[in-house]
Amino acid sequence: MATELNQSYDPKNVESKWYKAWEDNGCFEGEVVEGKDPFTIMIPPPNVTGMLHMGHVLDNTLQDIFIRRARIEGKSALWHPGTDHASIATQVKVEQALKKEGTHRRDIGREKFLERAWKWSDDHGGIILNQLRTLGASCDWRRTTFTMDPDYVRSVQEAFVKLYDRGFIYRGKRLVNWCPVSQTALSNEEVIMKPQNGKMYKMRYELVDEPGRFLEISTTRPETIMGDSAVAVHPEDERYKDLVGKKIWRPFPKAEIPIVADRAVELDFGTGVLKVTPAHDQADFDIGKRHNLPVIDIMNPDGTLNELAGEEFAGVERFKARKMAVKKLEELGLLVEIEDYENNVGYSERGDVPIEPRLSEQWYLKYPKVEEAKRAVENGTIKFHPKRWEKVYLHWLNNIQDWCISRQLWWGQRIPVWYKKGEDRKDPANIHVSVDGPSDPENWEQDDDVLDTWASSYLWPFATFGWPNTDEKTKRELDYFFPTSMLVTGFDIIFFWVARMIMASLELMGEDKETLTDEEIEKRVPFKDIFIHGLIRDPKGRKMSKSLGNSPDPLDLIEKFGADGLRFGIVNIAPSGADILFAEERLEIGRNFCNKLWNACRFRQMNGTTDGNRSQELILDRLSNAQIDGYGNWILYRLLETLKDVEVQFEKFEMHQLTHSLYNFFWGDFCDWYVEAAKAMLLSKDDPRHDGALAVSDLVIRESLLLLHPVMPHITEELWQSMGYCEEGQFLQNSTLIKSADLNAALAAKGVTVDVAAALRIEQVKELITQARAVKAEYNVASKRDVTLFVTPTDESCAASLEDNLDTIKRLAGAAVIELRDNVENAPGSVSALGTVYLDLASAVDVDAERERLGKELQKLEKVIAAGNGKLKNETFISKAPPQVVEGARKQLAETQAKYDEIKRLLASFG
RNA sequence: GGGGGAUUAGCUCAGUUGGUUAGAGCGCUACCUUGACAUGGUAGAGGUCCCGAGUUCGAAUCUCGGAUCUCCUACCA
Repeated sequence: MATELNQSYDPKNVESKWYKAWEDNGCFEGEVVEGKDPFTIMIPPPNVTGMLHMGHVLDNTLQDIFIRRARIEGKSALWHPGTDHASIATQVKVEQALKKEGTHRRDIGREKFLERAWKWSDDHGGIILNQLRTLGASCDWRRTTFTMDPDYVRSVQEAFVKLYDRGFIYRGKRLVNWCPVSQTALSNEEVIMKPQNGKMYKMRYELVDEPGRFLEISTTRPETIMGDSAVAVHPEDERYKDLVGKKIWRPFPKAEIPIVADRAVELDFGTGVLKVTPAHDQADFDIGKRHNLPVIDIMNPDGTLNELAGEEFAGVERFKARKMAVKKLEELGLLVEIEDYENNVGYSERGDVPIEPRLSEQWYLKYPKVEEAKRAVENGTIKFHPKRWEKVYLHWLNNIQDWCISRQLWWGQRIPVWYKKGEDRKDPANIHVSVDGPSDPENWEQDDDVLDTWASSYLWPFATFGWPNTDEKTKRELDYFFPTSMLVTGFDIIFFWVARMIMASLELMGEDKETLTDEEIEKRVPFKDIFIHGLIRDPKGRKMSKSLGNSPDPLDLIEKFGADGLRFGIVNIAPSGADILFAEERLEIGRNFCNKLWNACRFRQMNGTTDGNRSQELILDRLSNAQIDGYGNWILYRLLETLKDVEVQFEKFEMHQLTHSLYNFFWGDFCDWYVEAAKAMLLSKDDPRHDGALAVSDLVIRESLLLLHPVMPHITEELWQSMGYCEEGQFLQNSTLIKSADLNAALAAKGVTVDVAAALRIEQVKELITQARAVKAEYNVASKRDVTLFVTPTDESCAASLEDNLDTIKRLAGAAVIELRDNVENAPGSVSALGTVYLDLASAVDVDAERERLGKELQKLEKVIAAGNGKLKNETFISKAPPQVVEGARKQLAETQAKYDEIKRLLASFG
């Protein structure tokens, strides 16, 4: 069904057409197939209300590349899609909508609020999934999972109950990171440290027993003075030793507080005196615990102060209270000085305000299987790519702290805990933990809180299959697809998600065991390879954000460059593991490459029927040594090399190298050299090697399309079909990608031997052609195609090589005549391994220009020769370097010397 | 404070275990609309491989020190 191709590639209709065909024909469906190896990737679920951004494009393109590659490697590939309910992010958005309507979630109540949240999620959910379709993502959409799906919620609650029963989940009262905007606790990971230009206030507190004697204290938070319950100094601080145990005046509300000694105080920081506010600072909280100090909580959940702060402060917002407190210190004559001070302040990721350390009762998870999680990475069961992220992961695990998993939010999986109405919640007898709740619900009330989003997505690799259900389907699929093959994600969520998934899987994917053996670890890990890519930044290195306006809409980019162009472009510029500086122009290479691919196929179609392309077998049948010229042999050799390179790149997870290899091969080798060299044969049906050249082209294009398909699925499918590489109704993915070694064997079986030595000969011919072009360009006759060239061959075999390729050389160098001669005088020339090529200038040569050019070349070679000579005269080099290196150096020197002599002779010929 | 990473052409980056004259894309210059492609072709200019020391026959590559940038992490108020 070869069809006419347009002059330039237009992705618009092609991409949507094939995506629909793939979906309609179940191309993305991942099923248990006995006898086939599984290949599984779980999508990092985007926020349900999110929009596709460049980070998604990179992340999902990479996943699609691996999935599509697995398909044409004959594996049963499953890419499981879904979305995350993003508890706090979504709730913030819904609350903003409510605010616009002049209402608040507390006004409408939990039930109404959840209705709104569901509507929000239904309205916006799925948008991003459709955007992924536009990108060409080959997910098994039938399996799309949402973390708020009833089944998934149940999985989350089952996990909670199991972990509670096993003693990993507990309730505790301690300082948490409190977001005054969302009014919920946050995990440490959700707090972002930002450097702040603030003030350091130095003030003085008066000693109770010695009126008139003051201690100077520095603080950045004078608004918490009212919560001070002590002043602390270092136990070995000579300055204050006599004061420990004495009392000091807290200025307001005026009260006597003790001076304590604690090692947490830094001797040489500030004045060495620290005000201790246990309710509002983690370090102070710890000191307070050690000295049994009262905890005075002066703040309301919304960040305003309460009556404990004193009448005048009650109800005042914290930053306003800071100003008031400073003013008051000043009035009391207690303010010593204010200086500029830069420090790090923790911000709420979603609320974007400073978090407030706040004492509250929360649910915590003591991480299970921490040791096993480390071991899994240390013993190579799980591999990070690039490897250096292992350190980051292990460092976090080595310093791990219990995870606050409860959130004072409504949108999320509700914590499956009930308390007996009116009874003491501390008494275990009054706590009920189960998925289905107590049998007498009227006597109980459920915990108000929901779980941290990540405390649901950490089950993603197995809850998506229906865990902990034990039905036949779930069991069969988990047996087959789990552990999944790989995880593709950015380094920013190694702690949030990756590490937690690993621990959850180790704990839950098997029976309850205290410790695990290496064998058990291997069966329980959620994935084997973790591919960590960089973050996309703008050309100035800044993070992409809506407020900066530096975040392009991927759909616009698809409009401009095509999904395939975008995919190729983004992978091409993504170095392994490092951040990516994104600039739109850098995508042009992808679009241009699509066009090149398109035109190469178009040219092929212009030169003959593609009827014999139906299978690789048929194409191989059309090949024979007799029909393959040197260039044909060379391009087949390069094809085998490229297949091999790509195999290695997939093993090493080097995707930008992959695009470089494919680009260089198809454009640089096939289009620029093979097609150009073979044009004479291709264009003339009478040429005895016409059919052979077509067959070589067909094989190279076919394998190239297979190699490129994972990166550029749409255009390769279109060309696959139009070049007649498959039967009607079949798809590219129904074919199998052959391994380099197997193709070599298959060629040999057909009597086609790919000769390495001959391929190297062609490299020399290419070099000579390039030299000829250079000389022509130097004499401004580059565009003339009727010049005469002389060549003095280096030796007999070179002369034979030249004879064999004379027509090609003529064609590619643009010469009407090429004469092989023993000696040439007074003509500008250029030296190559095969021989020296001269431009015959009937008219006078610009002698000076030619001298200058050759002189320059000579200088370059002199350096190389000097270096080579030095090396070879060096006894230790001869004795210590490997023989082949020495031999190589000798050969190189000889060649360079010959070239040098030849140029010298040339130079001399100009008098 | 601790730990990564980076530093190679004007820009963005490759450079696989140390071994021919350090590469690519973009940009730039010149020439070319030659029967796939101007989203193209050909040729070219452009580099003290951040600095210093060391190991080695040999270092962009390994070791140590330094500089600059960057990210993560941390309870110096």
